[in-house]
Amino acid sequence: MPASNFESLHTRILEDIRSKIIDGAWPPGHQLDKETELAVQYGVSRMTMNKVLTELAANGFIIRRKRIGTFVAQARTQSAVLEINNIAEEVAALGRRYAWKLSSEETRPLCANDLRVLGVKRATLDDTAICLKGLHSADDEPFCLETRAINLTAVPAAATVDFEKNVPGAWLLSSMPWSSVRHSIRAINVFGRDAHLLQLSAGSACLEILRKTQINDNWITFVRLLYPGESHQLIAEFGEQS
Amino acid sequence: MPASNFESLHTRILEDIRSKIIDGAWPPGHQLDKETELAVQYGVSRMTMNKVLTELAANGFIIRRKRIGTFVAQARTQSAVLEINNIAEEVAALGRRYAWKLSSEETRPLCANDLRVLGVKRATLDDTAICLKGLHSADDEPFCLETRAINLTAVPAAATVDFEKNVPGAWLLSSMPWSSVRHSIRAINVFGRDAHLLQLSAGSACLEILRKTQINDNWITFVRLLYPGESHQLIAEFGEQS
DNA sequence: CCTGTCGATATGTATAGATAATATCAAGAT
DNA sequence: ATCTTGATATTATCTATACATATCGACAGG
Repeated sequence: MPASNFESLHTRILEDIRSKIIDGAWPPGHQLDKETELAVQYGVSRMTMNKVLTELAANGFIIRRKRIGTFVAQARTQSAVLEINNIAEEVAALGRRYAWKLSSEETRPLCANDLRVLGVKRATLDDTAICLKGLHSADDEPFCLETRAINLTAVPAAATVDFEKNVPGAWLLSSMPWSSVRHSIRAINVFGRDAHLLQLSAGSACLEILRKTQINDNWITFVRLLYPGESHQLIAEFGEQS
Repeated sequence: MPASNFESLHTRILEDIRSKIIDGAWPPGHQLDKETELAVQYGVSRMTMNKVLTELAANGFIIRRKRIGTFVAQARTQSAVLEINNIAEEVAALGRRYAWKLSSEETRPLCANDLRVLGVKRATLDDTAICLKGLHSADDEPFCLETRAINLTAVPAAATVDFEKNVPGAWLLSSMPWSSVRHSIRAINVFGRDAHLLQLSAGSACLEILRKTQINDNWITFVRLLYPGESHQLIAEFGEQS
């Protein structure tokens, strides 16, 4: 291995092995030489080799078993990483002009209809919430319709925010700590007010993303994002090098 | 840290720090003590502490800068991992009876219409391909309509396979090495033959997943999976411990 | 005021060595 | 034939140490 010193040793070795797997040179089931031998072959210490193999195992490329050895894994599940971004950034990345327009805002407890639309089983119904609806647009075209509830008990600061000027998602992201998030994605036909706000004809297909955000068993916010179906895609790549 | 010896040191420390971040005890921007101090606090060597912090940084929870220190990151992008499984397993996981029915099969070069349906810019048009269409069902209900092209030049073995009995995706997965995959997901309205095969009325919303699989610049297979929109969801979780 | 140099400091990478955990294999006991 | 047990090979984890590298701050020179 000629040392082009742009990357660290373990990064280069990792890429080398990964490419052997992805290019098919080492098919699933292929047994790798053992850690100590690989270390000698690559001219590094066992710890460095271990770091490489541990990371490959964590990413699912190989399976390691004590006493048996290390094998290339079967590519069983196509796990794909979706980056669900801040919508303003998403629009900006497409080189389009972003705008947010609030269309309704109420402060009240969640009702059964809210839970249905937002895909939530049960929330603490006593919690007072801010219920919003608004449109994200790109170059004045509807881009995404947002329906959101924010838990005022958990996020009291939200009461003082002007959501005509502050995009709710961005405000929450910047003012809240890390949280656990659950997404579900499906396709639906839109009708009525939703279709009208998105300037779509009734029955058009839309991509619906429901997001549930919570911290420590307290719900923070529920969102429903509706994207005009034909025009919006989620992209996920997997297995690429570099 | 009392040593409940179920997990390794670095795993326990990692979970400890991760929970501090996800529970909000350490908000974004919070500066962690320096590596050497944390090592002393947890009673481990600096290398072990480094392993923990390196992994947290790789997962985007913290940001590390030489001479400056280590900080809790802003939760900027909600990256979510989608596991796009083998459909038979997916159906089985729902406790339903799986079946596959091939509805058409042809061997011929790809035409412009194929490329449009499968969302492909250009393939090597000289390649002869097997073009399939078939239905995955769960308890005799349509579950997913698959339209697929397999590159016979890259996968000559496919010519001898009986795709009435062998589900194409599962066969490819088991007989091919690792590969790079690109997914795109959107919502569409279905009509015509697709709607008919899925037993949906014209115009119903469907989730469309396009998948492009290649090895080393050679395309292996293009697939289009159509799921009845209302009934199927992709789920992605993030930030959960354990 | 700008610019370069240098030291201090925190992280980044790599090594050698040691010990522990564990799955398999084979020999021996029942 | 089957179970038990111990030896062994391999990975898993942890430590102590060393040097590399990026960056900040201070100070000096123009």
